[in-house]
Amino acid sequence: MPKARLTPASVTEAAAALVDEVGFDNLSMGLLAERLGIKTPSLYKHVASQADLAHRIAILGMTQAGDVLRDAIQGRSGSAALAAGAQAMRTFVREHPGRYAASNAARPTGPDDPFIPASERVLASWAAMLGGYDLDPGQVIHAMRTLRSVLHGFATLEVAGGFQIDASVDESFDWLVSFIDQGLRAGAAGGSDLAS
Amino acid sequence: MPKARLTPASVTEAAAALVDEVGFDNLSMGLLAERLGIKTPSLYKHVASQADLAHRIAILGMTQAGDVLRDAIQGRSGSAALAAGAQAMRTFVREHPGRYAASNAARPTGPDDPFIPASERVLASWAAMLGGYDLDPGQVIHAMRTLRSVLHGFATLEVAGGFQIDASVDESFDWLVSFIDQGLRAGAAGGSDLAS
DNA sequence: GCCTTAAGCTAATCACGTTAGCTTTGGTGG
DNA sequence: CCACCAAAGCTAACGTGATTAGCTTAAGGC
Repeated sequence: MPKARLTPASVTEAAAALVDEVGFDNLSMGLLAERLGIKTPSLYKHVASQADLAHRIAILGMTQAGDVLRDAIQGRSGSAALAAGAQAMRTFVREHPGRYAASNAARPTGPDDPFIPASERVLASWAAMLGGYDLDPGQVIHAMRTLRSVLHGFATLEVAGGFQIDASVDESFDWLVSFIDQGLRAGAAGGSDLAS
Repeated sequence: MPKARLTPASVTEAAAALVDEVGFDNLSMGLLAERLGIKTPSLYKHVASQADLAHRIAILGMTQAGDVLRDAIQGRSGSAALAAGAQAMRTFVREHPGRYAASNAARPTGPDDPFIPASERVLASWAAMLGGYDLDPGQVIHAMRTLRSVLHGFATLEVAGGFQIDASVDESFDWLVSFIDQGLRAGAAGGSDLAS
């Protein structure tokens, strides 16, 4: 058999780098093929379709996000872990907007989709981080969803250019993280009267 | 001139209803034309291009979101305004995921793009709502960004099916709103030591 | 040094957005 | 009441991008 210059993995890597540059919705088979020095149809020897390629990028991105997050939280706890984890995620999204977008757009294709464990690893890191706060067990799931929502929302809005430029986005992010930290340290939403 | 069965506005309405059903990225000129009982090229008598159509949907969506938000906050203040506004936005996104997605994807095309005032109306409502809390003036912008981030993130994740089903999403949303409310009432992130 | 098999290529197809140019139609001025 | 004309619709055609079919080639195992 001919030398395997390209593999599904290396094609996915190149595609991930590409979408980080040009944006996830600007991914095209022609552009990727050009990058790899081959013709468009040849890509189909390595990936089944553009949808397949997008899904592979999503898995790669989610896996890398998990790595980055784990490394950031490693050896820290409580406020420090939150701050480090949040910063790490924001950095990851800014450096890899394309694969992050791919990860968000992806849906598991089946029960044994590797995307599922990759996502779970991310969630597990967040859960471990929240363990450093003294939360009521029943509140952990809500805290986790709230945390994901803020970070995901902030990152998305920032990458999309949704914030005006007249005030520092970095400062806002620090403020946000601090806001969440204080809320979590306060034992979270114990006695509110807002529930409908 | 022939009776104007269709107008740019009515076509946009139909397109908005369509994307709410099939998803923003599944919008196609053919599908919309079929809905309207005309052939695809005829659409170009009313909108300039698919990009133009998407932008009109975005303006419509942002305008409607502004209306909904204003109505919800009307006559309330502080915690009640926050709760009502947040619920209203979540409901809007759930009922109109397509036009919400369009609004997020849209970028102003110029200084006199009607999308700009529509967005500003939304921001103004949030700002008015935050006025009910006793925040340091310099913190309002950060609080606003944080608020937008959580709500946007939550709505996005929910619509995308990002939450597992084994815990009530409604409950999580109430918890989230309550969490934010308490943080804002506490005077927000005054003395944290997390800033990098 | 053959022979299989994978990797790449060219040619062709399909779907969709878009443009060009023709046809119809209905409101309006005479 | 009628001719007119601009808007609204249609068919035909084009361009691009994804995908498939089938051919060609080259490298690794025997």
